[in-house]
Amino acid sequence: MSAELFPERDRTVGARRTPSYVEELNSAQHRAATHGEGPLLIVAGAGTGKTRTLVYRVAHLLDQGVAAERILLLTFTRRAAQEMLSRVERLVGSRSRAVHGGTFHATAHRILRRHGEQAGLASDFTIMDQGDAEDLMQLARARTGMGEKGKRFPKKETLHALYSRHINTDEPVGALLRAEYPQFVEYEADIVTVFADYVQRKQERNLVDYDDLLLFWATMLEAAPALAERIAGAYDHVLVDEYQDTNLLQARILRGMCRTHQNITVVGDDAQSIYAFRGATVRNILDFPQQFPGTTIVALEENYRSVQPILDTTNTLISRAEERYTKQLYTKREGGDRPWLATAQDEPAQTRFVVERILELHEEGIPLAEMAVLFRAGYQSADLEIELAARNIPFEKWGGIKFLEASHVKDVLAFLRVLENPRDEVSWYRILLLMPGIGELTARAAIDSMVRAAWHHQAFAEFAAPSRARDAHRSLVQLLHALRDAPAEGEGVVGTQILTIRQLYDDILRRKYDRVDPRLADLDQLQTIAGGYPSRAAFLSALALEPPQGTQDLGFDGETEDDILTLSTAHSSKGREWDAVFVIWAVDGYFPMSRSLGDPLQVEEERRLMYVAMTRARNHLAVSYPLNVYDTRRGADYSLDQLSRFLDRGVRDTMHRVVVEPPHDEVSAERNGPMEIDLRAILKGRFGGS
DNA sequence: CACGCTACTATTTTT
DNA sequence: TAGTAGCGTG
Repeated sequence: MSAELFPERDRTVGARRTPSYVEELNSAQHRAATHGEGPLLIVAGAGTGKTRTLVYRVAHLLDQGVAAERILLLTFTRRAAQEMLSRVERLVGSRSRAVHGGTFHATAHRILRRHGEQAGLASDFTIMDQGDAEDLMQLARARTGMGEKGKRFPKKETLHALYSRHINTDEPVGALLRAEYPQFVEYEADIVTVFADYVQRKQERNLVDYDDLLLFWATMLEAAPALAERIAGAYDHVLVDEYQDTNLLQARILRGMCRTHQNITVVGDDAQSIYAFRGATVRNILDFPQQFPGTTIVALEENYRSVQPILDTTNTLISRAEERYTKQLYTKREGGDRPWLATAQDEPAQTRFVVERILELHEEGIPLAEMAVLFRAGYQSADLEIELAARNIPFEKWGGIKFLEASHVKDVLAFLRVLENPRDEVSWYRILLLMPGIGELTARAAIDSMVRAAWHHQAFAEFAAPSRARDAHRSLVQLLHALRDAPAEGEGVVGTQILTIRQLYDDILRRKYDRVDPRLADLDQLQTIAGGYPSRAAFLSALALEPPQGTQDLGFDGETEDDILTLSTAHSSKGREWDAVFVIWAVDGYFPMSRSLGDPLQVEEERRLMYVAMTRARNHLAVSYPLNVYDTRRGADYSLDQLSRFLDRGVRDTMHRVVVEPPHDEVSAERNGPMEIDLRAILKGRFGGS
C-alpha cells in the first residue's frame, strides 16, 4: 500500500529485499553495520549480537554495490565462517555466495595454491597438521644428534610449540626460552640447529606447516610488491571476526591486505581472548586504533542472550580482570534464576548431579540440543561420557582427541601421503615401521637409499631389503604399485584407494591393537569421508585444514539422533550458546589449570576462559565441583579440592548454592546395616588394582 | 637387528 | 591412560 502512495520514497530506500536495518538492529549495531569506509573496531561483549552485526554489515556492503567476490571475511574457526556465510545468504540471497569467507589458514592455503609458484613454492605442496609437524621435528631432533643430550633436551612437542611461537610472535627464540622454558636456555644454539634442520627438511620434502601458511602469506604481502598488489588487490573490504584471538603475524597479514585502502572491520571482545598459548595477543585489539589511524570504535553492550542473574555473575567474574575495554553488559531479559553452584562429594557425584539435572530440564521441555556441558580439558568429561552412554543419553563431543590424531587413521593416511608426495619422509618412516621385519634401522636405510636415488619412482622398489624384511618389502611395493595404477580422479577414487590399503593394513591393525573394532569403524568412516572428494590431493588438503569432528568410542551410530547433548571444551564453546550450560570441574588446579598458576597472565587467560564458558548460557547455568578427587598423580589417595579461585566471595554471592545428595546405593547400604565385606574391592584387589 | 615386555611419565586449549 | 623409552631375548 504505502509503496503505491509513496513510490519515490520506496525507490530511495533501495531494493525490496533490503533488510530493514533500523528495525532489526539496535542503534550501536546499526551504526556498525552501516559504517562507510575506513577502519572500524566493534567491541562486542558476549551475547551482544556480534555475528548478527557482522552479517548485516556484509549485507549492507552488498547493498551499497560492493561486489561479493571483493569482500573477504576472515574468521577464526570453520564453524564461524560457515555460520556467518549462511546467515548472510539467508538475509540477502544467493548473490552473497561469492563472498570469500574462511579461516586465516584456509584463506592462506587458497592464496598459496594460486600465487605460491611466483614465490618459489611448488604448487603441489602437502600441508602438515600439527602432529605431522611434530613428527618432522622429531626427525630433525634425532638426525641432528640433539636428541641424545640426555633427558633434558626438549621433546618434539615442546620444540614445535616453541618454533610455532617464534614464527607467530616474532619473538627471538632466546627470549621465548627465558620466558617460557628457562630449563632449556642452555640449549638455545642446539635448538636453533634443530629448527634449521626442520626448515630444511620441510623444504626438501615439499611440506608446508600451519605456520608457513600464514608466514608465506604475510611475506608475500610485505616483500613482493607486485604479488602483494595481486593478492591484496582482489579485495575492497576485509572483515575479521574474533579479533582478540589474532596474533602478530595475522595482524601483519591484515595490514598487508589493507595497504591500498583502509576498509577493515574487526570485531572482538578483549574479555574473551583465550588463545595466547598460540601466540594470540590481546594487544592486537587494544592497539587497533593506533595501528589503523582514524578508527571508528563502536561498543556493543546490550546482551540478548542471558537472563540478568547470569549476567550479574559473569559481570562480577570478569570485573576482576586487569586491562580491558570496560563494558558493563546489561539485558532487558527479565526474570530467570541465579546460576547454581553445586558442591559434589566426588567425581561420580558430580556426574550424577549433571546427568540428573539434564534429565530434569529435559522433562521441563528443554531439548538436549539446547544444553551443553563445558570443561577445561578434553579428558575431564570421561566419567560423564560413560554415564551418559549407560543412560542412553545421546551426546556429541567437541574438542578433545580428534579423529585424525588416532594413530590408526594416521597410518592409513601415511600411505595416501606417500603416493601424493613421494618425498614425504615422515609418512615413509611411519609406513615402514608398520611392516613386520622392518625396524628403525631398515627404515632409515630404505629412506637413505631413496634419497640417494633422488626419490626416483622406482627408488623404493630398488631398495635392497635385508632378508627378514623381504616379504614386507615385496608386499609394500606391490601395494604402492597397485595404488599408483589406480585412477587418480573421479567419484569415489580415494575411498577405493583406502580400501586397497586396508587389504594390507587391517591385518597390521589387528596385530598392533587390542581393541580392534572401534578402530576398524574409524577406518570405515575415513573411507566414507574420502568418498566425497574428487582426488587424493583435495582430500589430504581438506583433512589438514578441515578435520572432521568424528568421535570413535561411545558414539551413537545407527539411527541418527537429532536431539543431542553437547559436550565441549571451553575453548571450542566460543561463539556458541545454549539454553542450559553446565561448567564442571571448577576446581583450582583444573580450572584454572595448575600449570598456569605460576604466571599471572596465564591465570588471567584462564579467568577469561571461565568467563567465555559461563557466558554461553541463556537461561540456566550450573557450575559444579567435586570436593574429593581420586588422583593418581598426587598419590593413591583422595585429596581435598578447593573451589576455583575465580568463584570468589563476590561471585558466589550472586549464585545459588546446591549440595549434591549422597548416592543412593550408600543410602541403601545404611538401611541394611554396615558393610561386612566389600566384594568389589576384593575383586579389584586380585589385580593389584587401586 | 627386530620386537615384545616393562617401567615410566607427562597430561590444555586449536588452525 | 596411553604413548614411549629402555632393556633383554631370539
